[in-house]
Amino acid sequence: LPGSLSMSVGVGVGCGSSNPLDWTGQVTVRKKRKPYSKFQTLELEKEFLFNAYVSKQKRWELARNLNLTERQVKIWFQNRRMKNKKNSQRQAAQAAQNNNNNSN
Amino acid sequence: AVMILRSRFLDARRKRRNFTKQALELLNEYFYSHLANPYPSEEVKQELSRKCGITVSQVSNWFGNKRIRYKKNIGKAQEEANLYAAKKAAAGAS
DNA sequence: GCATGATAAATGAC
DNA sequence: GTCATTTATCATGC
Repeated sequence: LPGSLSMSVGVGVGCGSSNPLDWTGQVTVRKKRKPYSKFQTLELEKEFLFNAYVSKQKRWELARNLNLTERQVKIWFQNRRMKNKKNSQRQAAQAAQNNNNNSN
Repeated sequence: AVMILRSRFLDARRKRRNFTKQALELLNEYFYSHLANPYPSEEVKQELSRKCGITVSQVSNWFGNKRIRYKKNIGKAQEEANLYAAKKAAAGAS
């Protein structure tokens, strides 16, 4: 269960009361999710068409031109690749179901 | 220029359909009977997806939304928790 | 009008 | 690098 063990100590949450949940003890200070602008997304998508993996040089340029950090650009491509994979799996599953419907 | 139109066509996956009562019953039953650790394994997810008639991703989405939204309601009513707790107790007392 | 399912940023485990 | 998550936001159902 990755990405969930970033807590320190059980804070607040009635730990001694009737509420029996311990997986809610996290006090992680996470940066608030901030949707990117249309321009930023378009430029990133445009580059993703050329290659799903961006070089360090290209990442630096994108970060500068789009007013993003290199870390944000890196993570965007990671999430974009996951999105691509999910869509491929969905299409594959859809095609498989269509084959079943046709053969039956 | 492509992105704007995609949100109306290819991205129509966002056409949300509510799950059936039976599916929600199974999902909630598992969630509230594993409140200490509501993280179903991949095998359990597949089983739930089969029983509920939804995809594994939809099961993951449901648990993700359920965990965060349950956590946000911890100070409040949460009659749903008591409901399934009572249901579990009744099942064992028969 | 909120409830709810799905997606978009952001994190962390490995 | 992948990938299961957390969280806010989006889009729809009713």
